[in-house]
Amino acid sequence: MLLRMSSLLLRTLRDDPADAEVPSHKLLVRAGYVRRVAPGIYSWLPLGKIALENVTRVVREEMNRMGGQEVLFPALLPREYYETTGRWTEYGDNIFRLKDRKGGDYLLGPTHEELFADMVKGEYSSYKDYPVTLYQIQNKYRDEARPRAGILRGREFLMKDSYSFDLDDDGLKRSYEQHREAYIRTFDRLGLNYKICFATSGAMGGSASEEFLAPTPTGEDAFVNCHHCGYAANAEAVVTPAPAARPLEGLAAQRVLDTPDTPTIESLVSLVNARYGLNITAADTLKNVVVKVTTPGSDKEETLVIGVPGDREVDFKRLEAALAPGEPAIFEDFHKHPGLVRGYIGPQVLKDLGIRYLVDPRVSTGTSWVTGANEKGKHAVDVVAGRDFVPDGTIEAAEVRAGDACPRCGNELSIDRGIEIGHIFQLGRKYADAAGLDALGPDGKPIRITMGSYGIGVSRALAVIAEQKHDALGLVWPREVAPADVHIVGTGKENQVEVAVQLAEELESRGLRVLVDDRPSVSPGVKFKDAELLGMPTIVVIGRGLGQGVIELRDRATGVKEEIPLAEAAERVLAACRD
RNA sequence: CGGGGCGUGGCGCAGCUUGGUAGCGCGCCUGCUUUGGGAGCAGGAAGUCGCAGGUUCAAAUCCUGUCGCCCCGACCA
Repeated sequence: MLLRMSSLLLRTLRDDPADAEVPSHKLLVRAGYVRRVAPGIYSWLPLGKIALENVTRVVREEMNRMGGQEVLFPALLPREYYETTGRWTEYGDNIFRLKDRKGGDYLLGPTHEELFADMVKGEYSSYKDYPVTLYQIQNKYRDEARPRAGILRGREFLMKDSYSFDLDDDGLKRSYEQHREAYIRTFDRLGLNYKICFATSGAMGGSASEEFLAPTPTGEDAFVNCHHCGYAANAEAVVTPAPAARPLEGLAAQRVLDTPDTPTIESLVSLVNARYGLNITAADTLKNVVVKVTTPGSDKEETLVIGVPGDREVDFKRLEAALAPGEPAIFEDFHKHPGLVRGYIGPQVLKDLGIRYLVDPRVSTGTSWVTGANEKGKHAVDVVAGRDFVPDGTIEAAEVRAGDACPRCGNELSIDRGIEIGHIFQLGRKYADAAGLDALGPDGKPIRITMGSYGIGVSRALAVIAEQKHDALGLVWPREVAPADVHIVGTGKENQVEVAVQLAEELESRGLRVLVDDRPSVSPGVKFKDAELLGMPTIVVIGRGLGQGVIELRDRATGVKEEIPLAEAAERVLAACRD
């Protein structure tokens, strides 16, 4: 491939676009890779299209290597497919809906689970056909409330999604592992820096689930990261290490204290310390939060109390993940439960009230707490877990903070930011159930198929590479992604451009992808700036040294420059590009 | 949905307070000069000032309405 800048549709911009905030957005626009068409919707110019194609190629090669078969579904879909799983309504405002001339409802696919399940159901019916993995690389459409950050989070984006279909749980595990390996290979080849994070599968009903997160300062997902052992997880998936149970013997007996006007933890701590000479902190108190839990598809409603150390808030997302598929809501009906005294709730009476009590794992047997005495203006101290109350279980609902102990190695965790570029999870039988996807088993009985679901944000991955691989001068593409291996700059008033083109043609004939700056009468400064902005990994300058038979070879990433004889140019460039 | 901001040649912006010839930089075109770090000089093309209504002799500028966009937050596979 040989691209000539004299005819390439490319205009670089000297200034950052006004609407861009993050580096990838600024650089991809400035370097002429993409142009905005509408909020969250972008066109790809020739260089951008080639780079995107390169990312796509890597993803495709690795999917094929693991045995995936590529298919292509329409982006424009009839409503029926999304009705069987209830997602026509569940997806809400996030889907683009439209009508055809007859008034029929259509949507632009935000994801294609239904179509995959349906395709397999339509073609396969015997256990002998399984397992199978299908994938597609297709534009997805989501009418995001607020698209932002350019290509990173658009309303139209290119995604690879794949699904595995297995006869049993062991098969699903194997398919999942294969995807995991394929994703590692893919992201390694793309030169991405990423972490594999434990995730929760939430209401989707699956079991194992991991996210591939690329750490960037501008990332929109916070995740928990252990810099010591490499553990990484979503806040929702973090497991709190529980202290070992301690013996109950010899612990001070429970006492009730007058604590007027102490509805908050802060007011309680300062009053208790001042009036009773204690020396407690918020972490010594036990905060009890009442929630109402409903389960979709059932009219049952449970009142539940959650106990967490008083220095921590309840993280609602963690709570939701822990209770899924139950859906928690803030409890307001104190008038219906006279036993629950707002601001002074203690766990001592919950058993008698018939209310389930779940605690943070830190509230282990033998720990002693300051907590409500279930009477306005009174709190109890030395309330011991396992003696004065017995929780019905533990729950991961307390917020996770930087500095908490790593569940794997015990060192301090930090909270980092990242962008999700891939997600793998064991979906289970939800969609197979909805689609009635069975295989006929050897005994003549149907086997319900179990599915895995796996995604890679392809256009997003490209933007994340830009986000992670750039410097003050411009983009710095890894070779797999770069639109060309080498960018040859010809500058000077003799025959430099001519020589540049000759070298470009030779290198192309020997298999390199070449971009040559053959623009006449463009000043050297402009050509250098453009070469740095555009970000090809290797840059060759044919300029003032040409009279002495010398040209310059530069490495974009390291900035290292080297003078080499023109006679050796082709060999040296080839060598540099094959490192 | 809440908060903040912005709509003026392809891009980035000034002008609006105090109404009166639409301006600057980049880019683009022509010519000459220049050629190792976003060149110089000269000439030139290009804008219904988001849209609609109003006030006025006169509106980019004032008033009313409306549409759109960006940023922060809420939300979100």
